[in-house]
Amino acid sequence: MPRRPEQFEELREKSRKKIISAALELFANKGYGSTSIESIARKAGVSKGLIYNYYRDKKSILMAIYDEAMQYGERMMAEHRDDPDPYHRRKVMLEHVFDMTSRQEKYIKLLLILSMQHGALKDSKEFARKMFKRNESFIEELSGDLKTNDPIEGLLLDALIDGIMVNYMRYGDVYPMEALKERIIKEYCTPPDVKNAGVARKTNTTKHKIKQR
Amino acid sequence: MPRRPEQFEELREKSRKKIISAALELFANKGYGSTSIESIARKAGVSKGLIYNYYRDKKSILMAIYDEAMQYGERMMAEHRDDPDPYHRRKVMLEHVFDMTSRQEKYIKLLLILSMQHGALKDSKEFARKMFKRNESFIEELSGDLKTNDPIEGLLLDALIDGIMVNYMRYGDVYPMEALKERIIKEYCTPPDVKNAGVARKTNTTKHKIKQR
Amino acid sequence: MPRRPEQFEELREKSRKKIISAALELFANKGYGSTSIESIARKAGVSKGLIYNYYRDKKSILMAIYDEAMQYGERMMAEHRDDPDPYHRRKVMLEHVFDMTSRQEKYIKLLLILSMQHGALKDSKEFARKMFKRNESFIEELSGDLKTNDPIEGLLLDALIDGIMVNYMRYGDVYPMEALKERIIKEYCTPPDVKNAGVARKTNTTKHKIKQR
Amino acid sequence: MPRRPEQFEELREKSRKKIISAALELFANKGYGSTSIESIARKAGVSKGLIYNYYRDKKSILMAIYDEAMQYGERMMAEHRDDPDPYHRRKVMLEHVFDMTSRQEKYIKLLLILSMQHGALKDSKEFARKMFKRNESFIEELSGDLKTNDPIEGLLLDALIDGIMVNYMRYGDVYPMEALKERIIKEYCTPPDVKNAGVARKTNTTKHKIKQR
DNA sequence: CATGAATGAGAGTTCATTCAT
DNA sequence: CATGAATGAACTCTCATTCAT
Repeated sequence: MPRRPEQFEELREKSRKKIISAALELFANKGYGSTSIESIARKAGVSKGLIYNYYRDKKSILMAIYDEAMQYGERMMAEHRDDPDPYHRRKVMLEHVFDMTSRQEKYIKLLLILSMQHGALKDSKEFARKMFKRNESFIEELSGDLKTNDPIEGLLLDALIDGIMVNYMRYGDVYPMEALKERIIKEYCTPPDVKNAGVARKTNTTKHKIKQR
Repeated sequence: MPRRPEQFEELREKSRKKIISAALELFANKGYGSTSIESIARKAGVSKGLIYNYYRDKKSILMAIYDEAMQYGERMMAEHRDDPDPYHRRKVMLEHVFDMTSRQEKYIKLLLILSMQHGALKDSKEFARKMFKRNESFIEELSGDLKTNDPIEGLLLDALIDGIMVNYMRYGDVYPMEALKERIIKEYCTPPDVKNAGVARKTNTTKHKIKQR
Repeated sequence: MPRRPEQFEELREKSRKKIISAALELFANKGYGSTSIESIARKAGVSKGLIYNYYRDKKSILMAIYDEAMQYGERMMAEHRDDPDPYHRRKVMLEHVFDMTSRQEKYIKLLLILSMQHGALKDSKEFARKMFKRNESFIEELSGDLKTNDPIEGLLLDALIDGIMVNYMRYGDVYPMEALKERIIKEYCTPPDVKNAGVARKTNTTKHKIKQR
Repeated sequence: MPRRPEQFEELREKSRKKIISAALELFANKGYGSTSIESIARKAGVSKGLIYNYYRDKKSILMAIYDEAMQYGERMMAEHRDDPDPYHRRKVMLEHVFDMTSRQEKYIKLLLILSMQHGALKDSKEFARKMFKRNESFIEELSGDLKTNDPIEGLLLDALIDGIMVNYMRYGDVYPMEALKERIIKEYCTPPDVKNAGVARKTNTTKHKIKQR
């Protein structure tokens, strides 16, 4: 008596998840090239052979992880895209990003590394291009229609996020990411007029209109 | 006609350099596990066998690279340690760091990755500990005896540097690192009293005394 | 609504045929060792599991094919065994053999190959012995009680048939097997007294200018 | 002290020969797909890894064997191409071919099989085309400028040769190839005028009562 | 009876490492 | 000191076979 298609699909989905999850952790922590299929299978609790029922080869596992991460990021950005207040959007996005950094640590770590290693993948050119566009649109989303849109400031904020991620990956929970998050949100998500009501801060940053690229 | 010992030593040094340089590039761009001894030999223009005249095994090459980088960093920090003016020291150190980022791109990239990948190396615990201490003393050097030593601000500056490095590794020379450097130096290397002569900035940063670790 | 036993049997027979037919084609064209159960199932349009309902293992499929072919050959020879005129028997057998060569191309190809590859099968000794006896009795049937029984001539005719089969397997329908068949029948199926009564042998062969390919 | 290039080449050639020779025997007797690299290495007396110093993959070993065989055949045909007497050329070529059949049994067997198995190789179309042309030029060489060039007769002779080869591969030295060779040469390598001058054709064939096995 | 997910032994292939020269 | 042929363990991947449903 054959299983019904849904049953098969269910089984498949469960195995797939186990594999992806195991591979993600190993790729992120030991690197793609230093991770063996054997070790993925062991950690996933499945047989070596089963992995090849789901992914053509080792590279495809990495690609599947990458795709999932991209979809995740896309959903996240779509969620906030319609927020009309750019400072509020920034705030919520930053909160989201820092949350994700600790909750999806493995994905973030893997992507951070891959984004620097052109040549780790065969079709790395295409890969790099996609990463690049993704990041650009993230910055746009983050700083796009602020009243004072200073491109350097946008890049600084972006770099700051990456840097905090890097440090979190290095040091784990002993790194005071929460404190940094709060400081950053205070610093970067207050409209200038509100600040100016207190003390002017913007003044010395806005006059440097350094052209970017 | 036997060579003089110095000539021998010279030759040895040259081969060693070629090997390290080739390995560095490959490790940085493709990852340690995805780099073969064969490919290192090919890129270095030496035979596979020769590599084993200089390094016990593949791991030792990585360690040698790591040691060189550490020594380099140590020399850099020693150079500025005695600067009595903390703001000037910061400025010079930042300049130095950004210079190094482009001139020693491969080293930086490799260290960035390794610093996140606990488990890439066998004795990764020891490795992580050293990296950690190194970074702490870097932050200390960078922000140590500023008049207003805000630990969060120190971490932010440190993260910013890491983040800019990450982005430079991603995008290469199209990334406007110079502009960012200038902005950061302006922002972070001016004593508060000079700034206060203009407008107060410190006020809203010093009240967050978030304890760090 | 339980099926009647005959219906069951019918279904079984149909599946079996599909499997044998798919396996035959693949074994013949790609070789036993280069054919996967998966590919047999795909070509037969059944599931991998089903194959094991009918055949214990991969080898058994080959054996089943072999048995079918042998039975087929046995039937063929039995059909002609009682023909009292050896030249007529020869003629009809040759016609039958050439017909079979094109109609059962796959069987013939597989047997041709297996007959040369001692060691392809586990119990190849036994296999070879059977093939050998089969061929001997074929030759006996073909040339047995001719008036002038020249063993060399018998072997030549046998080799000729094999050779034509080989060439047909190579070149397919562009190979002029029909023309060769006719020539052979004319040449080999005429009693010597009839020939001698007529003309010198060469004459009747040169007038057939059958175009080749 | 590095080896001299000739020394390396010598070593390489020796290993290559061992590998090819082992692979040839196994491919011929068990089939390509049923032969493992492991078994080739064992028979050749080298390590599995070494094989990949010489051949990119398993397929390449087969191709190298094929190329060698083709070159061998080419040399053979070149040797006789300039013989002005077509009957003499035929005779010498046939002698050569039968000699080769026993001395290069493995090559012949492998090629016989491959020539029928389109689909055994990836680029089998190209492969088949080459085989085809080779055979055509062989037939041309064999029967080209006979006085009475009957294409059917050329194909018959060609098929006869293939068929004898097939039978030799099946039965080995018990197969009376020598006797068949002599008969064929007598039959096919005498100019028609010489024959006609003599006696009826049948007579000289029946006196060879060569016992068979 | 029929399915395809799952297994694991073993296949093909790579690669760090050794060593004779 | 320098070479690359050689090794074998470990790797990626395939496949005959099993089995729950």
